[in-house]
Amino acid sequence: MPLPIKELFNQKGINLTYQRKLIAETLLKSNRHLGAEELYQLVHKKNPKIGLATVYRTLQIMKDRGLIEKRDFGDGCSRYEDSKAMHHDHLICLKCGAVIEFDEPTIETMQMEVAKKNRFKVLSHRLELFGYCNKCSK
Amino acid sequence: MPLPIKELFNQKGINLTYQRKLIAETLLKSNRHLGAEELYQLVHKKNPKIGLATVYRTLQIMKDRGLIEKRDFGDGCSRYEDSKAMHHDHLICLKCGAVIEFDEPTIETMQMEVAKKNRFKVLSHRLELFGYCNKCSK
DNA sequence: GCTAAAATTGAGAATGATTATCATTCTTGA
DNA sequence: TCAAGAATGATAATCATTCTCAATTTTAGC
Repeated sequence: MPLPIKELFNQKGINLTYQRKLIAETLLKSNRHLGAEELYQLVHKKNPKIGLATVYRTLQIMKDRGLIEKRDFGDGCSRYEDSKAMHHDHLICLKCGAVIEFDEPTIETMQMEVAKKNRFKVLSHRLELFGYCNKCSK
Repeated sequence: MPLPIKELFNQKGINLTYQRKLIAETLLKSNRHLGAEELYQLVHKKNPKIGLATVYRTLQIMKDRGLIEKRDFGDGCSRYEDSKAMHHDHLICLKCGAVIEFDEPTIETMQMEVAKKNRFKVLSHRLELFGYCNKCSK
């Protein structure tokens, strides 16, 4: 079990409210790449009083403080995931939409080199390979 | 001078029209990461009859046929660029918005390895490092 | 604990990029 | 040349996301 939400938010100076706790927990526990609308559906099921705007606001603030990452898989909405799971990148199938995660430390190392060369301070990155998965390439 | 638009479109089976030619030329010659609206402004200056919808349609079809790539730099609109220039990736400054291109063949190689391992056929990729550029990190 | 100030919320309106519609105009192939 | 199909432009529609604002909750100082 990682740090509880309360600690995480404290560390980042985000006030903890009932809504934010529920939203953050739902997202971080899902282990999926949830879009705002999907997340809203889940949260709304647990507490129908929570509004979509609050979901967006919470995602925004969590992103700003580096707790989560925003991704674009090309399906029209942004998706979010735990930054702690950030050591992985994605293979995205253009046919069936499957998302395969991978982790290649060598690539990370190369990225650091590139950044250094350009005197650039990297805060986060995003690597996506688009194509056809095994099934779909047949 | 690379292949003329006419050839490119022929190869990909895209009918060449006056509008498409102008749009494609403007984008490919710009060497920038143009958004649809920006591109429309440029094209519209040359021929005020061309509509925004046609710009979007042309970008869509060029993307579908692999002539250009769609990017999201997090500023609210998609940007497009020549696929032929695809051997580079991006460093994006979160403060000033500067976009630095880089090219790291080792990373490309690693990507191919990862793809192979996952039996994945890569058609394109996208690598973006977000952070602060030299100026802004001071 | 109590209270005013500040922060947060929910509902719905507003925004803005992108798509769809549809009548009109161009292209293409026979 | 001519009909059939494709492309265009203007505008309406869509849809994710953000903004507004009154009401509610939380926080900080006492």
